Amino acid sequence: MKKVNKTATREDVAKAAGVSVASVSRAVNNSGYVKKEVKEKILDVARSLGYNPNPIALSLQSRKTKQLILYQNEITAPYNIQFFNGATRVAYKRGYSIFLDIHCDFEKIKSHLVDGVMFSLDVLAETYINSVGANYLLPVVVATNDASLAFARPVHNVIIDNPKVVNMAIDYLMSKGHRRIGMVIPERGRHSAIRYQLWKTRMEQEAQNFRGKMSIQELVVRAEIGDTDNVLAKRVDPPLIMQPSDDNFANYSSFNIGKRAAHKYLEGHSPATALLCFNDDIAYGFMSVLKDNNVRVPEDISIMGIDGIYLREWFDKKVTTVSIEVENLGAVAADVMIDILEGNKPKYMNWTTPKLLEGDTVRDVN
Amino acid sequence: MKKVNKTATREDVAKAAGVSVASVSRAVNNSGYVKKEVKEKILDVARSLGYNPNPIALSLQSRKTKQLILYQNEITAPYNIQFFNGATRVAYKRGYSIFLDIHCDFEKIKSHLVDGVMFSLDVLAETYINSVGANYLLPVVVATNDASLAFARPVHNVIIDNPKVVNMAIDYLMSKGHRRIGMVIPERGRHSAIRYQLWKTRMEQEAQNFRGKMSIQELVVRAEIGDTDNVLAKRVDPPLIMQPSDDNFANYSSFNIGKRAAHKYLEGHSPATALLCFNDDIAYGFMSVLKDNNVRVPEDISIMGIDGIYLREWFDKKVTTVSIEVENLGAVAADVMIDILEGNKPKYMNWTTPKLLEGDTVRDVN
DNA sequence: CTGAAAGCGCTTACAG
DNA sequence: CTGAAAGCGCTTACAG
Repeated sequence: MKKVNKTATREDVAKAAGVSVASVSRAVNNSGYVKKEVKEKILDVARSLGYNPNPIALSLQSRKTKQLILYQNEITAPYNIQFFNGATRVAYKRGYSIFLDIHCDFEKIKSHLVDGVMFSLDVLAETYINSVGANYLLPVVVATNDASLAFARPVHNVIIDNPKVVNMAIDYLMSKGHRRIGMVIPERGRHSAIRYQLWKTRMEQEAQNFRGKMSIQELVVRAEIGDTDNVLAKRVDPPLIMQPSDDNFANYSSFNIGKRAAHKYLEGHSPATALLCFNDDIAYGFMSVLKDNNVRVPEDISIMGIDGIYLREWFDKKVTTVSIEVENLGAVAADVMIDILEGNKPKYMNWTTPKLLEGDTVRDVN
Repeated sequence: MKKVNKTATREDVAKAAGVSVASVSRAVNNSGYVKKEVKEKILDVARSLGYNPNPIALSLQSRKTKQLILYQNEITAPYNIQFFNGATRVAYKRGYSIFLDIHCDFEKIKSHLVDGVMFSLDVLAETYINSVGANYLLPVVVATNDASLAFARPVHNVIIDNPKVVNMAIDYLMSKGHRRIGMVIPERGRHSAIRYQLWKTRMEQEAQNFRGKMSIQELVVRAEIGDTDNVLAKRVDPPLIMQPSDDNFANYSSFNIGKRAAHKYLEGHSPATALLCFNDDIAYGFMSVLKDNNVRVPEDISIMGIDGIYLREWFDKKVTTVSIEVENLGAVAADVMIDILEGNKPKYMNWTTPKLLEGDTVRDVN
């Protein structure tokens, strides 16, 4: 009667049931001893008062929130969506929830009610670990493109096996008879550099095998775009409604990087018969410009992507790609995170396996 | 020294600085009085101990978490992505974070550390309010398609002005000379029924105006698909990797509804010269099947969508659509939510305004 | 300007 | 089987 508009607490229940708060706890949690009839009485009273245990008080007591945060820098990127999807579903099954944070204002981590921090992109994790994360010691799990990346403090990794990814793509293209296999990459950006290097090494080697003389550089298509490593600094307060005409959107969505790369490609005279794109988004941006310019895929040029985004199914042409099974990546990351939190010591390095997905964008030139 | 691996508390700081915990509070919060030198000393000590106020304890004290939850049933739907994007950005600016929950296991709300509950879809909100939400009294904000929907308890709404949306689409098509304007809708589903009714009413009226005799039913294309109102019950534990071949994905993504509708359309002999699709996703699914069957858009049939999804920019053809500015919808919802929480009484009914976006899918038949 | 004390809502040894 | 008490980490009147 007194606290009519406040939610009932364990004390209200205790008074109404004529017992101590300790007994209410035991009854509600089904723990310890409490006489059967008393327990039922307590639960009845609790129900009639609409009693719900206060989750914040529980968290203060248990020192855990069962909540995690996932930092991602771009909500519309299919990779990010799928990563979150996989992670959140595993988390859900294990009793956790995940915040998706697209602002990456890392200082705010200190006020978030979470038990752990996840990243779907290693450069973000690095920025975090080198700033707040250096002293704020929540466990960290990161999906990384670079198994050799050393963070300032030990961090659990889920590793995209890029050597396998890139070679799988090239093997496939070669099996279809391609030899002059180019690569489409953003102008800069460290994580694209990894795939680029792998491609380059392999191409140099193939040049020897086939005793041809390929100019590696001729085979590269670089999108002219600013430093993608540093997207954070530049994405301050983008406009609310996403329009590709907005600089922030245009510059940093991979799709638009692909479009820019295509213009570059059309201006030049690439000797490639097939192009491996840094990811599927870029492949689709690239192909959309080719189409506007009456260049046919795969008749005139074969295209491959990397990632295996779910949007492949939405387009008229399914891009041939190496799937890194992004949902699985997120799922493993969540599993590792929760294992850490629950005291099962997971490995620091967790490798995932890519998988070739055929599509409509590679021509057999054998 | 003692608690070397535990994070420092206000008590550790107090001891190390030789003051009381109350003074530490005052220093850290910059509130109340504390002598300048003492304050500096305290802050120094706090810094050297790596002290961070425990956010859970703060929440227990303040009775707020500054965290919200947004329930959505499908993470890959562009509408949901954009809604979240708008909402989370407003929330961020106002100091809040948002959980994106795609499981909609509403019972779990009781263990979530949140101050309020948001929905981007009214049917979900209704399910919630009729179950846990009936007694668990966190404030609720819902984006609704139906301004007349009455919830079991008062709930704040952000309203999609569907009468305006549908008539704006039809006005546009008529301005391009179309008279036999059909509609593509899922077989069932209450929120598609709203747009369908509005379309029907208008078409009946136009039939009189033009003294023609249109058979309304001939103009409807219905996707044969189960009850989309009840997606929750059926989406138990879908497979991790999204494959359109999976039933769960295939049945409930609007894109696939559009594909099914197209097959229906191709089997029949629709007299329509233009089709208004329930949403853009359906429009794209529809068009993808038309393309496979060599039906040209807009030469053979004009297509319009509703929503204004960001993916319009990714496709070769931009669908002509009525944008409901989904990011804005989310932004308004978050603003209303936070207004409630901060004691500024927002309105219960908040209308948003649609906007026509021209594209490549409507032919001028004048 | 400063500290002791009560309180936020819960849990869990401890004593009975 | 049950209750009084201390504690989780913080805040804020209240008294000095």
